[in-house]
Amino acid sequence: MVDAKGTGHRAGLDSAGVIEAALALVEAGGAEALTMRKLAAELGVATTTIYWHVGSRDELISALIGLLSQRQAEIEISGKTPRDRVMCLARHVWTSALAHRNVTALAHQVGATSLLELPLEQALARELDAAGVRGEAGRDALRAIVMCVAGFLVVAFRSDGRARAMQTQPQELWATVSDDRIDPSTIEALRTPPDLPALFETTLRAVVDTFVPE
Amino acid sequence: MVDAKGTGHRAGLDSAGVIEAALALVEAGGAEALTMRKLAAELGVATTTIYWHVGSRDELISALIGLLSQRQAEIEISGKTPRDRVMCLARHVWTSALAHRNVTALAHQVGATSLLELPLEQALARELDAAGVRGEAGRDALRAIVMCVAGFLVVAFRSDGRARAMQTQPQELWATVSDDRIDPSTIEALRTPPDLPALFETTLRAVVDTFVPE
DNA sequence: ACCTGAACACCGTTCAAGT
DNA sequence: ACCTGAACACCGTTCAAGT
Repeated sequence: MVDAKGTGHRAGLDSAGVIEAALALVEAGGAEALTMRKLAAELGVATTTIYWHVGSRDELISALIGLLSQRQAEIEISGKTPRDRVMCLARHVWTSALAHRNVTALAHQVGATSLLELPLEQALARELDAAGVRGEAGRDALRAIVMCVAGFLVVAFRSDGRARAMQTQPQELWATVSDDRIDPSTIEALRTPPDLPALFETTLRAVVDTFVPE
Repeated sequence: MVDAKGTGHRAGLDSAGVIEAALALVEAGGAEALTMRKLAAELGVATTTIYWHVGSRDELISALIGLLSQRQAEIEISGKTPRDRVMCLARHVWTSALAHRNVTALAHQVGATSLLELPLEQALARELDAAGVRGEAGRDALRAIVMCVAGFLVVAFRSDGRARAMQTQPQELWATVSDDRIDPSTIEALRTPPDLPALFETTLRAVVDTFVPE
């Protein structure tokens, strides 16, 4: 993208640039678009140059997740009671994961979700602290809330993940079910997607109510 | 494993055999061990033979998940009240996912979790029906419970997934955190793993209590 | 119907070599 | 210090060909 290519030296690249480009690649094309070769081509550089800057694909992915993680941490929390603020934060984890679904899915695939969510977990810990929930109770409350959010994300991501041999979405699966021990109205309802945001809200509220007292 | 190899014909293989072998491969070595070439070698057959029987890797994975899914459905549900039976079933989803973590992780990776859990969801729907929770309320209750379980599984699987550049487990991540707006006892607690089964139990109970009345 | 080898278009990664 | 090409050891998949 810059100037003369391939002559042999000086591309003016640094690891930050590589990581940024990798992040852009994933945001645009999903996890499978992040190939060392594609990335190198994008940067107008030999494939092996990438390795010099970031070590390996795994390290690159960790760095990229860390970058997004920092950016996601810049939020302002609203709510009067500590409880409301905890809810607000949990909602933020949810919405920002949806806003960056490709990276979230990637983090999820490689088992680095906690890396992505650490700053948000930290903010959550602060609010829980303000609500008087500390120590082991604080940890348990935090973990329970984060798990709840993670569960909803798994479901939300099912809808877009690669269009696998149909049979992948719950609604389509339930369309093939007939069971006389289940009321027809239930089966009917299971064939349509739930109101995820509303369901998220009431489930989260139940968990928060359990773990953080008034 | 059988007899003369490579001469040219008759291996006595059928798609069921291929799927079974693939399942064994994943159970033993995780998702990354399932390679068309390795599978073929295991079966003493040319790589392309696999394709004749199962079409593609994606179809093979779907079939393998479907197979385990059926096997997981054979359970007996205990509990006196419908609520207890719902709890028992949710616990079963959790424990059987842990018992077959490699396949569960695979299903999770390719977004086929719902395929794996369909029979258990069906059983859950029946118990909810018996508890008088039907129609849209039934669907929402079912989804909320399943999401909750999914969230816990995400966390449980973090612990074993490939040993990525350290920085991957929450406890290790929290070991690097210092924040004077969080009580030291909380940070201390976050550096040790939670009692997952106990936490699962109380969180699940909160969700069930919210969605299925007595 | 069932199975084969050869070949294609990809991967991540290493390494000796250049400037 | 920064960048290169060649090469290695893998992938999934297709296809014409054998019996």
